[in-house]
Amino acid sequence: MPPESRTFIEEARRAQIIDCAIEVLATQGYAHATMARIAARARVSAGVISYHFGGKQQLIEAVVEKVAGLATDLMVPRILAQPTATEGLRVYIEGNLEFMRLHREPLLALVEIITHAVSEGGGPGPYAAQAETAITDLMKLLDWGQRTGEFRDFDQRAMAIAIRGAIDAVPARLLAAHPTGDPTGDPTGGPTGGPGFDLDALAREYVTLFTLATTGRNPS
Amino acid sequence: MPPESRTFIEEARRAQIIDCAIEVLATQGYAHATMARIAARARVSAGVISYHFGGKQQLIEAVVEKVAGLATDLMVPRILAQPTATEGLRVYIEGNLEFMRLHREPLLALVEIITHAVSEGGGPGPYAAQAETAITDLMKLLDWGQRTGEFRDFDQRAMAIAIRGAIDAVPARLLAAHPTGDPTGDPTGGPTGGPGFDLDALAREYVTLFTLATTGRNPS
Amino acid sequence: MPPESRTFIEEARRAQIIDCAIEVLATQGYAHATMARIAARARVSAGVISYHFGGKQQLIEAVVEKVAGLATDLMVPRILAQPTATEGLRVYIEGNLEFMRLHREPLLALVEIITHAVSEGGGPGPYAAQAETAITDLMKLLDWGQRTGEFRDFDQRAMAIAIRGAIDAVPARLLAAHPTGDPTGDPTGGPTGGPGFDLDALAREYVTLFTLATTGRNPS
Amino acid sequence: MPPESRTFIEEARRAQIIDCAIEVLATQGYAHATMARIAARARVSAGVISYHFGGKQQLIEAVVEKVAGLATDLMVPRILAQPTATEGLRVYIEGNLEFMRLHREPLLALVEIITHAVSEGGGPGPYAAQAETAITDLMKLLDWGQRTGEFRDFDQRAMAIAIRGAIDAVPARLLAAHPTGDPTGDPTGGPTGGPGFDLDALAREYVTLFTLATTGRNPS
DNA sequence: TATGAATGAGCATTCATTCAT
DNA sequence: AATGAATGAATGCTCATTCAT
Repeated sequence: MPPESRTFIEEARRAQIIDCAIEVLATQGYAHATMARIAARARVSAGVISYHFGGKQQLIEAVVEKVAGLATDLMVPRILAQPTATEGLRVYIEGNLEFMRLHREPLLALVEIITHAVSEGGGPGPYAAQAETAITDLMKLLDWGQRTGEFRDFDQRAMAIAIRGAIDAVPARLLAAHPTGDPTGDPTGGPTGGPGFDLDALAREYVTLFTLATTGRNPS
Repeated sequence: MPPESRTFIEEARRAQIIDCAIEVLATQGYAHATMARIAARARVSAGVISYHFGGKQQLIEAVVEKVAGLATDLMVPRILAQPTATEGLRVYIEGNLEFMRLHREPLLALVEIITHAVSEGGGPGPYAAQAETAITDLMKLLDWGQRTGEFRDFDQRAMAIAIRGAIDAVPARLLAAHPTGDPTGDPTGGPTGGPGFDLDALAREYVTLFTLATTGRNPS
Repeated sequence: MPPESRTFIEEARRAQIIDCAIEVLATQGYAHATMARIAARARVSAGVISYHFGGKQQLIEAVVEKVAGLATDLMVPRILAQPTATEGLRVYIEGNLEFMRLHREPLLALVEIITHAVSEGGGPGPYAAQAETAITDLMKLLDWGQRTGEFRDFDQRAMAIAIRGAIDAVPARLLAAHPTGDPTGDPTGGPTGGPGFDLDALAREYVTLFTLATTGRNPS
Repeated sequence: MPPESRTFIEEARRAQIIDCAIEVLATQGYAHATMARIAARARVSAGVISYHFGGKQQLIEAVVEKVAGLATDLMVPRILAQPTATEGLRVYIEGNLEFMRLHREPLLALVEIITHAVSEGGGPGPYAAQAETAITDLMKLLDWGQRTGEFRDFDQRAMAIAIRGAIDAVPARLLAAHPTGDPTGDPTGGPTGGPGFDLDALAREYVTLFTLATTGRNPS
C-alpha cells in the first residue's frame, strides 16, 4: 500500500507499532523482539502487525527507514554547511554521537537490526548494504579533505572504516554502561570513566583523535 | 568431563564438531547455526553434539575458548616483547589484523557469538564481558604509553573504544568483501579498494592512523 | 491470565483440553500423556495447548485443580453435616468411593499425576504434598472421634494412613477390573468379585471394617 | 540365556547392575532411572546393561524378580507356620512392614516399577498382575480364617484390598518422611508422629486395627 | 566381555503467520 | 480495522538401543 493511500488512523497505528518495535528491540534485543511482544507493548493483537505491515520483515524495514530518516535529517544539512572538510569531519563525529544521545533507543534498535537480521539463505544480512553506504558516504568527506589538502595522504577506505568503527562501537559501550536505564544521570570520572557515560566528552576526544589522524595536526 | 580424561577419538570428534560449528557460524550466521545444521556439516547425527558437549551452550563455549585461545597465543607474547608502548600499540594492531587473515572463519564465528548469544533473562549477552575485558586490557597498554610520555594526554577509555571499534569493524568489511569465498586472492586497487582485501595494507594504515592519534607524531 | 478475563470460547477450549488430558491420562497413563496425544484427542494442533495454558506443567496443574475441586465440592459439605465422628467417617468413606463411581476418569487422571509428576531436582513430586494433606485432614476427623470418646485409643496417623491407603488402593483395582471400559455393567459375584466392580458394596464393607477398627464395635 | 549357563562373573555383573538399578530407582525415582544413570552408578558403560539383560525392560523384570523373591523368602514360611489365621494375619502384616525396614530400597524400587512401568499400548502396566496376585493370596488367608470361624463374615476381596492398600500406603509415607536418608534414626513422638518413622509401632497399630476389623474382637 | 561413539525417534516449546469473526 | 484462536515448522534436548572395536 503506497503511503499516500493510507488513512490518517492507519498511519498513526503504523507509527505506534514502529515505536513499540523500537522500544522492544532496544530494551530486550532482537532475539526477544517477537511479534507477540511488540504487539503486547502496543496493547494490540499480534495479527495487527501482519495486517499493517504484511509481516515481520516489513516491520523491521519500516523501523530501519524511520531511524535512518532521523539520522539523515540530523546530519546531512549540518555537514554540508561546513566550510572545510576538517570542520565537516568534526560535525560528522559530533552529529553521530549527538544522535546517540538524542535518539538512544532508535539507534540501539537499528544496531540490533543491522547485526541480527538475516536473509533466508546464509548470505550477508539484508542491511549490510547500509553499512557499506555509510562507509562510502564518509569516504566522500575524506576525499573532499584530501583534495583541498587539509587531510594527509591516507587510504580513504581504511580511514573511513576506522572512523565508522570507532563510532559504531559506542552504542555497545552505552548499552554495557546503562543496560536498561537512563544515560543522562551523573557522568563522573571523565568522558567514559564511570557509571555515567558522557557522550559530549567522548565526542571531543574523538574529534581530536581523528583530526590528528587525518591531518597530522592538533585541532586549533 | 575434564580434558585429560578424554579419549583421543573423543577429542578428535570434539575438534571436528567445533570446526564445523565455526564454519557454520562464519558462513551462515548465528541464527542458522542450529544443532542440526552443525551436525549435518559434520556428517553426524544431531544427538552426537549433545553427547560430546552436553548441549548447544557448551558447544558455543568450546568455540569461544578455542578462538580466544588462538588469539591469545598469537598476541600476548608479541606485545609483551616490545620495548615501547608505541611499538606495543603497533604490534597490537598488526596482531589483531593478522589474526583476521590467519583465522578468518574462527574470528567471524566468535563475532557472531559475541553479538548474538543471549542470556535467558534478557540481560546483556553472556559474552558481553569479553568485549569489556578487551577494552580494559587495551587501556593498560595506553596507560603505559602515557606514563612513559610517549602518548599525549587523552582519555584512555575513549581511545581504547576507538581503537577496538576500528579493529572490530574490519571483520564485517571482510565479510562484505568476500561473502563466502577466499580472501587470499588478488588484492587490487589499494589496501581496501577492491574485491580483494589487503589486510597488511590496512594494518599499515591503522598503525599510522593511531600512532598519530596517540602521539601526535608520524611514526618514524 | 485470570479466569475472569477469559473469553467464553477460550474457557470452552480450556475445558475441552482439560477433559482430553484427563481422558488420555486415565486411559493411557502419564507416560503416554504427551502434548501431541492430548492435542490429537482434542483434534487440535499441539501448539494450542501451550497457547491456552502456557505449558504442560500448567495444564497438569489445571487438571489437578479441576479434579480436586470436584472432590472437595462433593465431600466437604457432607462430612461437616454429620452429627458424630463415626457418621463423619462413614460419609468420608462413602463419599470417596462415590467419587470414584461418579468421576472415574478424573480420579484416575489425578492418581496418575500424583504418582508420576516429578520435580526437576529429583526430590519428591510436586503433588506429594496433596497426599500428606489428605492424611492430616483425615487425622482431624479421627481426633474428633477420640475426643468425643466414640473412637478407641489408637495412633491417629497410623489409622489415617490405613484408611487412606485402603481407599487409594481402589482405583488401581478399578482399573484392573475395567482396563478401558465402562464400570457400570453387570456387577456379579459380590462387591468386588467379578469383572464388574460394585463400589456401593465395597463402600459398605469399608464402613463396617473401619468402624470396627476405630470403635471396636459393629456399626449399628 | 538360561541362568545355569551363565558364568560366575556374568552372574556377578548382573547382580551388581540389579543392585545399582534398585539404588537409582529407590533414590531418584523411575523417571530418572535411565540406563545411563544406572550404568554410571555401576561404574560401567551403558551398553553393558543391554549386553547382559537385552534391554531396559528385562532389567526391570530382573529387579522385580529379585525383590519379589526377597519378599517371598521372608514371608511365606512364617505365615504357613502359624496355628491360626488370626496369627497368620498378624504375621502377614508384621512381615510386610518388617520387609520395609529390612529392605527399604528394594521395596521402594519395586513400588516405583509397579506404579510407573508401562506397556507399549495404553493398557495396564506389565506388573499390574503382581498386585492382583497379592490380593488373591491374601484372600486365601482370609478364607482360612472365615472357614475356621475366626473371622467374621466380610467380603474377602474388599478386606484384602483394604489390608494391602493400608500396607502399600506405607512406603510413600516412608519416603515422605525420609526423602533421601536413613529411617533408623530417632523415632520420636509415637509410631508415625515425628521425623522418625517407627515401623514396629506402626505394625502393632495395624495388627490391632485389622484384627478388630476381621474378628470384631480386640487381639488378646 | 566390555566400551563408548553414534543413532533416531520422541519430547515440550516457540513463533510468524493465517483467517473466520 | 481489529481480534485472538489456531497452525505447523523448527529448535534443543533426552534416551534406549546398536555396533565396531
